[in-house]
Formats: sequence, C-alpha cells, structure tokens
Amino acid sequence: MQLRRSDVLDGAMAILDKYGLADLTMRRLATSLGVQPGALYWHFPNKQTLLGAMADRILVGVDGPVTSERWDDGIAELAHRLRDALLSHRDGAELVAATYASRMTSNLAREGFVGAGVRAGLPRPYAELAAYTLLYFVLGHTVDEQSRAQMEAVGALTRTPASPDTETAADLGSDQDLLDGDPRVRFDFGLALFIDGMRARAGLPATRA
Amino acid sequence: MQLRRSDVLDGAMAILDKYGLADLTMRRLATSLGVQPGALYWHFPNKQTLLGAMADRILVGVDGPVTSERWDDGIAELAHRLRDALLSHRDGAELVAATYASRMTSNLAREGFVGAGVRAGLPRPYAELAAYTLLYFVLGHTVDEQSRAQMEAVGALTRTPASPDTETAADLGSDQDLLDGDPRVRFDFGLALFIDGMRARAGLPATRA
DNA sequence: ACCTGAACACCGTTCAAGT
DNA sequence: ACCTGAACACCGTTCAAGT
Repeated sequence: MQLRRSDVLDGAMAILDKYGLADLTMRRLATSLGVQPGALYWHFPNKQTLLGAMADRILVGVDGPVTSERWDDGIAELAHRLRDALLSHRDGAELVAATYASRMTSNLAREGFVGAGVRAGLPRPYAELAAYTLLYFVLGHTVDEQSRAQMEAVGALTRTPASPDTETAADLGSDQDLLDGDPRVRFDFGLALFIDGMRARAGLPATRA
Repeated sequence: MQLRRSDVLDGAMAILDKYGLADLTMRRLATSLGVQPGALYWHFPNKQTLLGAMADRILVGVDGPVTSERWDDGIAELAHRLRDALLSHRDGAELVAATYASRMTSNLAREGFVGAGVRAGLPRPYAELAAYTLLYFVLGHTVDEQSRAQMEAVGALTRTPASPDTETAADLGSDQDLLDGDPRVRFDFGLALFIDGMRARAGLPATRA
C-alpha cells in the first residue's frame, strides 16, 4: 500500500488533534503510518514544509466570499471564520502563528480584510495595513485563548470563568469579570475596537453604537 | 570561579544576540560558560524557566511610568517602548511572544495600557480588554517585523523598502508602497487605528486628526 | 553548595541500497 | 518511484558521585 502525500498530511493532522503540536515529530508520524522516518522525506522536503501544508489545510475556506453586505459585518464575519478555523484543531492557532510568522503576506483572510477596508472607504494601502493589524490581533488573541483553554483542561488556572451563558458581544453590559468570561466576548470586544478605529480613519459616522 | 545565576542569564543573552534563538541550546550555553550541561540545572530547573528569565530581562523598564499627559500619547509611548525593547535583542519579539503566550496576564506594559484606558474614560474591564488587544497587536507586529528584517539581512525578500527617510506616522500621506516602507510607520498606523477605536468606545471626540 | 561524568530517551535529516 | 536500514549530529534532562 503506497503512501501518498495526502496520507502523510492526514496522519500529521491526526497526531496534532490527538497529542498536540509538541508531540508531532517526524519519527512519531512515521511510526503511526507504519513506515520508516526517512520515508516521509520523499513526500515532504522537511518538517517545516509539512507544517506549512498543515497550516494551509487548517485555513482552507477562510478566504471565501463574505455574505454580509455591510463592510463592518464582513470584517467580523471573516475574523470569526478565521478564529473558528484556528480553534477547530488542537494547537491550531499556535501552528498557524508559528508557520505564518514571516509569510503572513500570502493567503489567509488577508485579501478579504483588505476588500472590506476598501469598501469602508480606506485608500488601498491603508486597507492593507489595517488588514495586517487585524490579523495580528486575531492570531494573538486566538493563540492566547487556545493555550489558556488547554491549561484549564489540565487544571492549572486559578480564576474560574464567570457567566458561562454570555455568548455574544451584546452582553457586554455585565461589566464584571469580563476577563474570565466567554473568550468570544473578549474577542468581539477587540474586534469592535478595531472596526471603530477603521471607521474613524475612514471618516465615516458611527452607524452602529 | 563559581557560576552565578546571573552569569548563566548573561551567557544566554549573549548567545541570543550573536546566534539567535534557534541556536540557544543548553549544551551550547554550557560550553560557552566552560561548564557541563548538567551544571545549568542547578541554577535553572529547566530551559523554559531560563527563557522566562530572559524575557523578563528584555522587558525590564517597559512598565515604568509614562511622561505624556494625554492618555493617547501615553499609550503610544508605552507601545513604542515595548516595541523598542523587543527589537533591542535578536529574536527578542519571538522569544517574548513564545514565553508569554499563555501568561500574558503578568507584567509587561499591560498595567500601563490599562491605566491609559481608564484615563481615556473606559470602564476598567473594558480598559483591560483593550490592553490585551493592544498587546496582541504590538507582539504580532513586532515578531513579523523582526523576522522580516532578518530574512532581508540574509537576502530572501523580493520587494525593496521605499522611502527610507519617512520616520513618523505624520508622513502617511505618501500613499504608495506603504507596505514596504519604514516598519515604524506601519506600526504607527496600526497603533493609531487602535487608539481611534478606544476613543470611539469611550465616547470621546476626535481631538487629533 | 556547586559541579562532573555519564547516561537516558529522544530529535530532524541524509543517503546508499534495495524493490 | 518509493521505501528501508542505518547512520550522523545533535537535543533536554537526570543523577550518582565527586569536591
């Protein structure tokens, strides 16, 4: 039974989900595929390339067209789609952040963000900068969020999450223990801050709260 | 000549600056100190702890009091101080980002950011969220910026930086090739976007363009 | 108290040789 | 074309034993 490139990728994703990024080694992957370590190097030139392919797989679809008509809703939609994609695999945020550290230039939701910025009224170069800024935020927040969740699962965090029933940014009025609340609420706050900033830069009125 | 804990830390910083984070291994550090690898484990329980101490040293002083009177200038001052600290050592941003990934809660410029947010008129919990958002941006941007600079030094990047004489966000009118310009200009743009967002959230007038 | 010597249990990667 | 066998050059960490 010959090993295909996609089999290697599938095996790698399975190890990631079950054991985490730290336990994803070429030797372990080889063993799980019933093959010698060296065999992997016929399909991928090195581990970094394999990680890159994994990151691409995690992010597949996030750059698709947006359904929202408003530019601000479009940005929120893309940001949530990106966050969801990162959270859908163990250590997904960390993997993507590490892999895209320097080649953020490429794919991702970047183009979508830029488009929304232009629709908002920002000149293109500004929209591009805004897109980067947004990406830094989404990646940073999600890496943090995911590593916290993992520590909590192992039982290492002290403070307990409050109001587990708050689910959207609309509940932001609660005002207390926001820091330990639903990560999505925290995420939405940063996102709103950012969108407000874009609106101000574009010289648009605050059409929404 | 006995090895002190601070000697180990100094040696580690020296290797970081000269050879980078990837080449900072316990064995290499031991050799540079004229000692056996095991000796390091008398001073630090493990490598992660050593990296944490290095991150703390890199960030020493960034949480100091701010000189600016305006809250927005204060935020900019803190953000730049943090960025400068990260850039002052090879792979400094990467090291701090990796080490603080999950314990961002602690020190840093966080408290300073929170204070400025409160001064801006944000309720405390919102100011705390805003501080996180800002930290994610600063760390993400600086990691990216520093890794790009390193790739450029090795000669791997295609596009060449334009207008090397632009130095502050005031020059943002140039409009062309902003993406390849002075990283500080890019940084200042994201920062301004963010501060505008805080201002809008706090319900303050745009006192500055 | 502080360090050596020596091991344990791993890594990523290469490459002749096999089929 | 695809993989094995076996090595190369490393890692972080532990721990009895020395001084």
